[in-house]
Amino acid sequence: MVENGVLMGFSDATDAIQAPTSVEEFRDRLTEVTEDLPRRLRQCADFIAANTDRIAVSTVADLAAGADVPPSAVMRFCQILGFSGFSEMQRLFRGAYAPGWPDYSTRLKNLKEGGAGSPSALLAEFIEAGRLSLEALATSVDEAALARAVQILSAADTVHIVGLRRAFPVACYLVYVFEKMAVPAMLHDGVGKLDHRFALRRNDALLAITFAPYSEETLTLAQDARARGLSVVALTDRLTSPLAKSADAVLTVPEVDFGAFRSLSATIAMAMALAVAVGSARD
Amino acid sequence: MVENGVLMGFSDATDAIQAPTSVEEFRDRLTEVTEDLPRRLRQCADFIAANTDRIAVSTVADLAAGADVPPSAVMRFCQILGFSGFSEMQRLFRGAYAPGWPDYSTRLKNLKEGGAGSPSALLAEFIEAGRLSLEALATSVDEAALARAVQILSAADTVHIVGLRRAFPVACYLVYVFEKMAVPAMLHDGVGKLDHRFALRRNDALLAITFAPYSEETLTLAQDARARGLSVVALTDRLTSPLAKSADAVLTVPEVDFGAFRSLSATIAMAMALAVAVGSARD
DNA sequence: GTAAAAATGGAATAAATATTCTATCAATGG
DNA sequence: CCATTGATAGAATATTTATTCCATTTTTAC
Repeated sequence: MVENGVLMGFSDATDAIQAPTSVEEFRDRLTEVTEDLPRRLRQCADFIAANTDRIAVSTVADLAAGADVPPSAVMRFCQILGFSGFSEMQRLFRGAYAPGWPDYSTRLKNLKEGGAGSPSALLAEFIEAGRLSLEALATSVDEAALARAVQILSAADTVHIVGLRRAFPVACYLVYVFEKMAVPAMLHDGVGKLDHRFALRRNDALLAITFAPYSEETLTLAQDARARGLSVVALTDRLTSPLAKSADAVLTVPEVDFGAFRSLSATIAMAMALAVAVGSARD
Repeated sequence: MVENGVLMGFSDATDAIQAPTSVEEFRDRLTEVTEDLPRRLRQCADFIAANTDRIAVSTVADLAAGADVPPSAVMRFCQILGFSGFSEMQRLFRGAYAPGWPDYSTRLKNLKEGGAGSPSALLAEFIEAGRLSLEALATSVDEAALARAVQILSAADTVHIVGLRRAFPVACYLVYVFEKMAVPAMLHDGVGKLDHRFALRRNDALLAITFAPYSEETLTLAQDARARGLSVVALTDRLTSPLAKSADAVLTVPEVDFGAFRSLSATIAMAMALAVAVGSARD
């Protein structure tokens, strides 16, 4: 398979002198080629980048369906990468098809083997913490409180959201999602120590988020809102949280900490459900 | 394995009441059946026992050649095991290999369009999405890239962090964690459209976070940093992400994602692991 | 706005692969 | 040694799968 272009004197000068011979080369070529690719071919590239490992066991039709393109697009894509066709590309991956494909728990074990402080081991711990949190949430959710919270926020003119320190990411994300769903939402983030207290208006509602150790500003704002007659929804860690005192609906999320840090998985799942439910209820 | 042929009145008495449905079952049946098998079929059994993992990526002809038997022998062998043919057997192994990602996004999309259901049903979906993301992360993490990322960020004077829109929560949380661990970190959040570009100094590093559709500002900042000679770590959704181009280490997180709704569980797990690893490496 | 070029989808075709069938061969029991 | 049963190989067929081609659509450049 020696292709000595010079001696053979290529008639058509198409730069088709390509062909990844290893999975690494393939990945490189993929990233290299992806960005200036027309729409359909790009879909192929993206899907394939995300599912490289399935190439070995899929048919053209499978991949096409996954990438949501016609089979011929996949075909063209293979050729752009330098292969003669799909079969040749597949051959590469079938050859490299490594035995031993650990499932989740084995894989997790492997990650931890890198040593107690290793990045992989840490990652394994956080993954585990997140999973446990989600599972705990699934079994502990108070459906009545959730329904009430949705009802309150759906009825509000503007939804105010407050969450500081480690609750801040959740607050941000909520605002982002509300915005996407065209729900009027306002974030009380304390930038520049500006106080937005007077933005709380009669028919609004406040969604307050805080976990132990509870941040003073959040508690204060919640009390304030309560005093002005707004409804308050609390997203917190326990029913005995000081935030619960000034809330009309209390949602608790059981988050498993690893080390000093909290996974937030459960909290975000809850926040998303809340936001989407509110968003569609308001339509 | 009760074969009560008499009572049930089989028309033809072939005991075809079999069909492994998992790899384990398959192995059991294999050992169970192997010993009293005629010569050629036994060759098949032996070869397949030794190369079970290749079934998913082989053709009948391949296996036949490997076992040194004609294709029809392999065929008969499959049927003896209870499959209708080779294809059915292969399906078992191909299925077992692919870590089911059963177009979850369409499922959620339907849920969203179809009246949203009850809030708790929504919550269940988000919990499930988070769990899947975490599991996928465990099985797909590139340990080498993670190690490189940790190395880069540990060596930096100041860690700059950028992430906008839905990546913003992650960026915030990272800054929070870094702060707690006394790692000098700076968030480029675009508040007041202030440009912090010149805060990027020679021995700093940038951690850039963005997901499709990639935010222009983040990409630009990453390129800028690169051009100034800083090391860049990318936290993104695919290897073909435009961010990958200007990064020295690329971390990808497989997250169920559509429109505004992304569980973020896997992303946060990865971010946390990164932050804590860097924090302890710097001591 | 128009012409040229590139990209696309789908049907038509080619190739590969699986599966069945049958004549032949080997073993078993009388 | 023959008859019967079971096993086998390889050719014939059916099915699936890859690949090409071309008529349309979309984009690009002027």
